[in-house]
Amino acid sequence: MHDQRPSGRQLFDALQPADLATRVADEVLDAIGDGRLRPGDKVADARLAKELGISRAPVREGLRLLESQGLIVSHPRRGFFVHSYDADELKEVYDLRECLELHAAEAAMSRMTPADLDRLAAQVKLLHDLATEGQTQEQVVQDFAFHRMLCELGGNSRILRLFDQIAAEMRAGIALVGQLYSDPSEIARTHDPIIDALRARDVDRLREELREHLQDAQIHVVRLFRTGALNPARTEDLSEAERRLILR
Amino acid sequence: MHDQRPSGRQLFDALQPADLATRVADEVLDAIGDGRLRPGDKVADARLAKELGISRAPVREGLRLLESQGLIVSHPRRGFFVHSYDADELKEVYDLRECLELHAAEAAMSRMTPADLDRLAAQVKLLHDLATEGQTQEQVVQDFAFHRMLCELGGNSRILRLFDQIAAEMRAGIALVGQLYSDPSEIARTHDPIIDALRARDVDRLREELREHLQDAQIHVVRLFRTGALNPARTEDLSEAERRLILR
DNA sequence: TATATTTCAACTGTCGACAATCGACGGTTT
DNA sequence: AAACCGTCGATTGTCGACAGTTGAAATATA
Repeated sequence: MHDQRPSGRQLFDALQPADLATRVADEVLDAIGDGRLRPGDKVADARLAKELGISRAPVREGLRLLESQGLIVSHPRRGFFVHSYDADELKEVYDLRECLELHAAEAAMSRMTPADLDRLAAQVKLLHDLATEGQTQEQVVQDFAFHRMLCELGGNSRILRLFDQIAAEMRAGIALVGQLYSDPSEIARTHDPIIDALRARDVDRLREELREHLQDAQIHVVRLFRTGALNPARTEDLSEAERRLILR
Repeated sequence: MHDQRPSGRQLFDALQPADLATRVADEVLDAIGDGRLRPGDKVADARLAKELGISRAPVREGLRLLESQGLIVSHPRRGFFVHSYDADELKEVYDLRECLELHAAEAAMSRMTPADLDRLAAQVKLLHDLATEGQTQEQVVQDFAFHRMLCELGGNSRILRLFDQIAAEMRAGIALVGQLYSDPSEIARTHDPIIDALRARDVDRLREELREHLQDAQIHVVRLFRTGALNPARTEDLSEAERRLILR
């Protein structure tokens, strides 16, 4: 049973009086995540402010919050845009993800309890189940959840925060595609060796398997990007003016 | 003689219309870097705006830019503050730095040319020279420059950007101390094994040496932090109200 | 003297407004 | 027909203002 009486511990999280700027940032984040805003789209502060029913100041502040995360770019005197990748940059994001996750996973291995390992394994099992049920949308979500758990177990909140930022960017890309793998069970299967390595407490193998897993994912995404499915800035979708805008 | 007629090549660099927000961010960054603003300090947008001779809107936008980098924290209805570390967080920053630099250095090893290696070696030589001349301030700057070169050679601009962000935070800490090592030549010496490993193209040794080097630095900083030299939030320096502010 | 209450100036979050600038459009020239 | 140019509406960057809070000094209370 849990404690009945209020102890010295804090019982409630301080509910923070969220300022509009952060709420705007969250809102835009969601919109990017579910594809309402697509990479390359212009985000006119005046328009957004009107839609949200607030003034432009907090909207601009919210967009600035996203700017240094790399999700939004501002071209001075031209406005804010949802950041749009080229193939090289996509590679860099995946490289960074590999960097962070390998480091976190390595730390996780020495920090995690048997219960943690069970939770990770259960998560992979969930991925398998979702694959057989054909719930690909939910599978993508739970895939991210697995990798997030790994980062969390690494114990560095800073790295976890960066993972979350990158995850938001990748979700933006995935929202455009809808489905990443032709074979949904492939997602699940490629997680098994990672669990095995963790169970064996074999650092080198963990690094190797995780690296391979991530590079697999990278190849899938980059290929889709090259074929145009992930690329919002397909030349034929752009007016001449918009193209010049992106080029400068 | 140069060409007389304009050719197809570009003749002018695009002069970028720097908006005030980013300039404010740079300004605050500098102030944090050289110790004019210390961790924990309040940054009142109204005051800053008056000092800079501009209005509050771009100041707030600039601070928001720094907020998601973690350098500035905003407590709603209370204002902006220069982020102040506890020991745990300092450890996390160094852990992240290790993560990024090891990854970048590993990539750098396979990408760099002999000329790049010479430049790195020359930079370490510079560190030695500065040590004998007793130029500790400049040595810290050039120390960062060395590690930045390493990250740059890694070829991932995303990682380089993160390094720059972290570097800004660490400079903030170092500005408080003034001098990190009791023996300035120690800074220089601890770089030698890294060059050796690079020269030998030995990945494992590079990782090992670099990790040790960074953990060395971490120990120095954390120790100074614990003794209070680096800690701006020393209890005796804070009013009761300020303490409560930090605690919540 | 120490603690609780009130007062008050300073600051924050947000808004609406204005001038400067940008991209688009249409007319003009080669 | 293509390139150029100037105009126009739309949008941006910035500003000053206002109401609501906040922290701290001033005052009252024990």
